Amino acid sequence: MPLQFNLLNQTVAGGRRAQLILPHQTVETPVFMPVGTAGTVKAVPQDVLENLGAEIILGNTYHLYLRPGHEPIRRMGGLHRFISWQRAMLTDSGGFQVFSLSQLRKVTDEGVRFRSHLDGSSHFFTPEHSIDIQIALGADIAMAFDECTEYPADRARAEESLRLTMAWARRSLDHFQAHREKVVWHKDLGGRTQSLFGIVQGGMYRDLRRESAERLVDMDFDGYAIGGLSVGEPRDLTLEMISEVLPLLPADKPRYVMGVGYPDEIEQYARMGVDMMDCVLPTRAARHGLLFTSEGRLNIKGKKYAEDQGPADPACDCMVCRRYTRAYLRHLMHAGEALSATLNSIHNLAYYLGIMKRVRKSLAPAG
RNA sequence: GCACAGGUGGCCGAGCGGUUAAUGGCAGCAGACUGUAAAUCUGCCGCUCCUUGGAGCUACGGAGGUUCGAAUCCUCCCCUGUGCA
Repeated sequence: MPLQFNLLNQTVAGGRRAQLILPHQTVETPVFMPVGTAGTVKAVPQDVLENLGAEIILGNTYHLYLRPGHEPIRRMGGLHRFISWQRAMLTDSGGFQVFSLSQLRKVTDEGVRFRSHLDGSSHFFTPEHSIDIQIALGADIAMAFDECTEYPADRARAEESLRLTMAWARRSLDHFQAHREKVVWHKDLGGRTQSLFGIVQGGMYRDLRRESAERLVDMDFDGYAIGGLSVGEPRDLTLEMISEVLPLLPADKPRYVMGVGYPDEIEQYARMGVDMMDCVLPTRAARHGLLFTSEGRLNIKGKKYAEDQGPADPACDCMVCRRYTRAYLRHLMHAGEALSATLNSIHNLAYYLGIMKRVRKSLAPAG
């Protein structure tokens, strides 16, 4: 049995509270998933992630395939075991790299030829190949191989991109169903199996988004993601596309908006009925000195914090805010100390996870 | 004391007659970051004015000199490094 999605409550606005039962972890949704592309949520150790309450994190097919390689990881018992993470994981398919590595790739119907960003070597990714790698990695949830449509994309381009993503979704699903039993997990997980999500594309065209959602639902995935958002488009368009697609997705399966967002965005989308979100923003911004706080953005590099004895966020009770001053965090940043990335990331993740915790509470069944 | 090599904007370091307020790098200041090619990237960075664009002032150890014009050439002085005494 793949995942189980137990709906606990739903509001008139569409927001919903559920339990997502995955092989390695029961995840309380709506959930924010920290991104750990290369087998690590950058700068944050696994035990700290656990203490922060992270129940599911991401990994990336493309990066782990290049280094250390999916076969070595499979031989070592899968990604969970390799990185020592007992809770849930989701692997992205490499679809986003089709977008972000635009200078280093060539797309055909068959698949994508990538030049490795590490050494320039050439690699060919197909939906089947992405699925094989994801099965080898063995995350709780795998993603269909898609093409993340760039913004702006004219209608012809969006249609062509969608055609490709839909064909790849079919091939991803067929291949996944034929090989899913090959997944290697180092312990019995109650007979639960890996799940596969389809990804809605369609650029910024409502009808293409609709078509994409309907076709994916017909294919019957374990869950559905909305991709191709937050790629440079204005916020109201992002919202419009999500609003268009959500009602078309089955109520009894998880809905995942990929790659969002700012603190206020994830709260907004969660209240609309999005169950899962992931974003590099809290961790990347942290490494660059941007802290998200209850008082708004705080650029800890600022000279004005040089002797500030207060915590990063007065309203935060995370392990960083309880112990360290802004002056110290600024010093670490300026000194280029590795601890800077760690402490900043911990705070930002605590802030993001805290938002979702609060939203879940407000979406919980009365009484 | 002699011989070389040097003294450039907060630091390091290019430039070696005019397009040089002076390449770069670092430091500093500000900003960006949305399924991670990101501990990255962008802008500013002598001083004072006005509106973009500019105007003025001060600057390449010091003092003189050559020249229409000098960070760049010459003289003397000061200082630093290395070698020989």
